[in-house]
Amino acid sequence: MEANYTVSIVDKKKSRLKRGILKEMYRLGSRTLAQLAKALHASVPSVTMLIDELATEHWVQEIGTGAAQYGRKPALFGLRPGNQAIVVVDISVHDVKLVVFDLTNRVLNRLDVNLRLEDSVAFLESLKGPLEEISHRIQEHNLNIIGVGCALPGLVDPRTGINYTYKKLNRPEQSLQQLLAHYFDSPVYLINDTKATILGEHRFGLAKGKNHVLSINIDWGVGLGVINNGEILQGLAGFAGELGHIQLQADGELCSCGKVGCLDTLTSASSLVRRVKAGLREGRVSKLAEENFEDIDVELVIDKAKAGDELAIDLLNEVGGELGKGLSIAVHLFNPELIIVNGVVAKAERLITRPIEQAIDKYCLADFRNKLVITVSRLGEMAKLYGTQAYVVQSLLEHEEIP
Amino acid sequence: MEANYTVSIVDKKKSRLKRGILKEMYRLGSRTLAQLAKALHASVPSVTMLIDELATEHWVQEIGTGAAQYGRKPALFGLRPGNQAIVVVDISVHDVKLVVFDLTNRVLNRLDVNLRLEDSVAFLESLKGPLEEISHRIQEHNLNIIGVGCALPGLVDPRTGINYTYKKLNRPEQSLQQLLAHYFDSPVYLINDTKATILGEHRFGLAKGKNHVLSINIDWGVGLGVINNGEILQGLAGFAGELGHIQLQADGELCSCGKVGCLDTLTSASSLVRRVKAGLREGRVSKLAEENFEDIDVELVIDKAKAGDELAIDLLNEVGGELGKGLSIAVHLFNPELIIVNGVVAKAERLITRPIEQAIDKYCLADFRNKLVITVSRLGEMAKLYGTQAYVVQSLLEHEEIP
DNA sequence: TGATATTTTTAAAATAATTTATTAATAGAA
DNA sequence: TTCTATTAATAAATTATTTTAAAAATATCA
Repeated sequence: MEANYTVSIVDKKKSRLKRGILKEMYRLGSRTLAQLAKALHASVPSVTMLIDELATEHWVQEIGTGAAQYGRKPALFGLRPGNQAIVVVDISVHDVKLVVFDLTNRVLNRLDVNLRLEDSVAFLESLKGPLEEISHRIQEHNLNIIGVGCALPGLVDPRTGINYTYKKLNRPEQSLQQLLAHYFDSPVYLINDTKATILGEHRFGLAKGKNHVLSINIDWGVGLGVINNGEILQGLAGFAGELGHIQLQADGELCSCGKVGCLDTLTSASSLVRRVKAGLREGRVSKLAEENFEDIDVELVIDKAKAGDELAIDLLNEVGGELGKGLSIAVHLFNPELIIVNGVVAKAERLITRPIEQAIDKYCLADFRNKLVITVSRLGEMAKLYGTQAYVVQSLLEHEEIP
Repeated sequence: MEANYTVSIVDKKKSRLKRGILKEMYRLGSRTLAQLAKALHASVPSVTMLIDELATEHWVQEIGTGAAQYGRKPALFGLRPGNQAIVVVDISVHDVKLVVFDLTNRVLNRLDVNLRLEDSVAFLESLKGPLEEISHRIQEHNLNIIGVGCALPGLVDPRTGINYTYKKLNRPEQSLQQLLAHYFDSPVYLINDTKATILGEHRFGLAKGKNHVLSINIDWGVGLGVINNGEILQGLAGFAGELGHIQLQADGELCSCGKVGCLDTLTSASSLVRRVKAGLREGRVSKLAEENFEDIDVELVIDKAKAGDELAIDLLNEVGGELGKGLSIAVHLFNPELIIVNGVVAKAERLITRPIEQAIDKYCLADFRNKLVITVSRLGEMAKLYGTQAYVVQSLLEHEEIP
């Protein structure tokens, strides 16, 4: 064994317990000393001492007193708002969002940028202005950044930060990860956008407390997020959950990935619009025929469907049916208790979930669908932001030492 | 907080540490005090004391001395062979095996029974004789049974022990689980056979040390086992990994599950035999034509294929191709680093793995197959037995208190 | 309104664990 | 062979943590 400990066992244990307290509070909000003691397998006096230390270090504070059916009411402790902050960078093919959160999910600052993700060095260059701006604001408000998270599409390896889909973001001279580390001088964590979304749903949305959940994101493509045993399914290199490129039609359309008949080509938001336009060209009756052909987009199609337009409803049915067929494979493989639908198409609500349900009824064995619930996200676009932040907090508390 | 602890915190910690030591030894074999101290985040004197206690309780013993490049050689401690025993009951559609293991994977006793699983009360009745026999042997050899594991096909909920496929095994008056508990007077754990197999591969086979692995069992049907992050993927009710009943052909054959075009109908061992017989009826040239038509089974087909028979090779190619197509979906969803092929068809070795590889190359995105290895199991039928035992040991050390 | 039962919190005592120091064992060098 | 450097195991000293006990707080009941 080593001649001398660089960090003593006692110190390590203390650090683990402290991080355990912070984890509990981040996940469950305000906690009593007794609750923490039970969760951490420690005694109340020990926890009291640790809480005192965390309080003097400005991590936690007393929030108030909790309920008790009898006897003395316990003091509640929770994370101190506004003190430690996380920068969340949400990069999508539509735009970029820069959001500063504290550990209680409060938005301390936010900057939305009209910048489309492309696989180019120019994109990274365009990002510098907004990064400059938000880091300026951070200085101005004297915020203490402890970590940075970035959600983005593509095959992202969370261990290395390499994006295998958008390869230009990995240049060794200046990668996206390095860029973010430079501006915020903090640990940077990259995560695939769909995985961030389901993590958000699991920690703060409809999936809270559920251990086996799927989340499907219908946008430009189709993204699947999986919660297994309460944790994101990543696979070896973070690629797990790639449902968009499984083949559903052997003689189908050519996909951007180079293969044929991928789910993506059949059920994405863009596929829905394409179907609508094709239907109109064929002369099908629809209120959408009154619109300027070029202006027809997903939102419009969904609006008309909600207003009762037959063509729009039919095509949502079609898309939902195909999607449900693909999802039923995922149901057989993951045996979830809940499926959450998100992305632009989620706004169609029951008009999209119902055909999905029907397809799952058709293609899944009964035991798999008996207790299965399908629902539309309530967090919407916030799920991804919360999830990215949760991922950073989780990673920090897992791997890094806190001061 | 509770007025008085029924079990003190100190005792709980001690129990956790002791179980931690046993876990380490079960997984990694003999260990030094320093290794254990590091793994358990405890000091060497503490571990020394715990090891002393476990030794007097007959759980562990000194095995010998380990290597050291310099200095004093460390003492090695390991699980004491022959003392604690696990009963493994392996139920398949072919036969039933009853095996008694100690914690070092030594077979202390074994009884193979020619008994076919069917969904009937009669099956449970037929099981009583062999159970009587093996429990008699256990008494005779004075073995100390600490747990029972049972691997069997079907949708098995490990939390409740209910088998949703073979429903007659769940009768509340006398379920399979109750029967086993009665004969061995120990905790009983049921697990799906394919999940047991991959657990065996992960703990003691080619998947050891790999965190993301698929195992495919080609037998009567096709079973998929998944290791994610080093643990079996179970899903909500233990049904996860059901690859056999995803639809590959919309206009395919009717499956036993009531659906159409399931993978099971295309790629199982029985499907291979059916294809061979159909080929022979069509008059295709093959050494197999010399055989008695009724005697043609999987083993024979594989033997002939290995001897170069064209028909057999072609059809193995066909089956492997279909299987690879189905597996490529699983590869996209789980992003594994290794796929292990097991079951009767695995004996065909490269004749089955090669077409699988080809299909995966065709249907998977490059990033998913770059580091992916496909191989045939080396443990063979032992994987399932080891895995079942590992599942029992793991469950006992996780949930139960040890004396 | 006061007493009682219940629960939380703090303080003191008892116990348990780590740390430091010492002794034991071993490979390689002189 | 003896010495030295290195690692392991044990013993003693020190520090942490739990346990027990006592005090503080509060809802219910008489």
